[in-house]
Amino acid sequence: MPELPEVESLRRLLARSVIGRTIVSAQINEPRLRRAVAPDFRSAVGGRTIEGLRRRAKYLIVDLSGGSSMLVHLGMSGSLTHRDARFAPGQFDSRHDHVCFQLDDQSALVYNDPRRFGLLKLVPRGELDSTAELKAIGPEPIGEGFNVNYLMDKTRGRRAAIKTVLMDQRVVAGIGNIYAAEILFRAGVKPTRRAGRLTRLEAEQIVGATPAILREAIDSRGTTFRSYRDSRGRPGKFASRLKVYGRAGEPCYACSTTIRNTVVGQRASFYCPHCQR
DNA sequence: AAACATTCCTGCACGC
DNA sequence: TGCGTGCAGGAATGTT
Repeated sequence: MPELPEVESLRRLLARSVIGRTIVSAQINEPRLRRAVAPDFRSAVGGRTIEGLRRRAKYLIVDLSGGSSMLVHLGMSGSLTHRDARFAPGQFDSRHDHVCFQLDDQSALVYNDPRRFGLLKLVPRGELDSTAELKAIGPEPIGEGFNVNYLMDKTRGRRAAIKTVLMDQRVVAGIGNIYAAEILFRAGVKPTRRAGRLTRLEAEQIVGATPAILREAIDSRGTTFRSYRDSRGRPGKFASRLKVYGRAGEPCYACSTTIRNTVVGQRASFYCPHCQR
């Protein structure tokens, strides 16, 4: 699931229900994620109050009392769901509910991740920006840092495909395979275009399309392409608004040309050969 | 049964 | 030669 819009949707939803709640206890059923959950994780979060929720790139940051923050990454298949007291017991997924946080109102925050590519890590709040996961992340795409001059600067001399560059977290934060495809369609730029050969006008189109697409996706609570669910277990609605992703063989909504799927940087890449140049 | 929403690592090629 | 950078490829893994 999880690119920037999904994580941002998750942050907003959880903010309503878990800020101010205290973690009574944490239960780790399976520590082997992308990297193993630290041995002291359980004791370090126990008794802490959730003071705030932030997002950086595709990471959810859970600020805890006592000065530490929990970095959460959902990998390919992760989800964090808030389960109501009355449903919590019966909803246990013994196979993939890897970490379970019991909150002080009898509800539970559950980290579920079938493929276990995700990450759960505690970091002293002051060290967040310099921690391995975040230190090299580029500017947020919704914000002034991601502008035309910046994109032109970052792409000059690069012969990688523009789509690959857009998905490079060091260039810009939070864009993955689905939204890169949608952004490039909106911008009218082929995913295979060499980044270094972007014209200024094309860079403007991309920089303009990026926050637009991401905002629309956030407003729809993200995309459920396969199995993503939000913090209340609901699918996102943006899937029905995808213009190219997953639509190979179907007609372009703008010009009826058949949408193609080609491999760019080892990732499936959908585009309209007529609308995108 | 091939494909897959993410990140991280290795190794090669190239240029200074 | 040595070093840094860019880029391709592959691995991690379970589900549909």
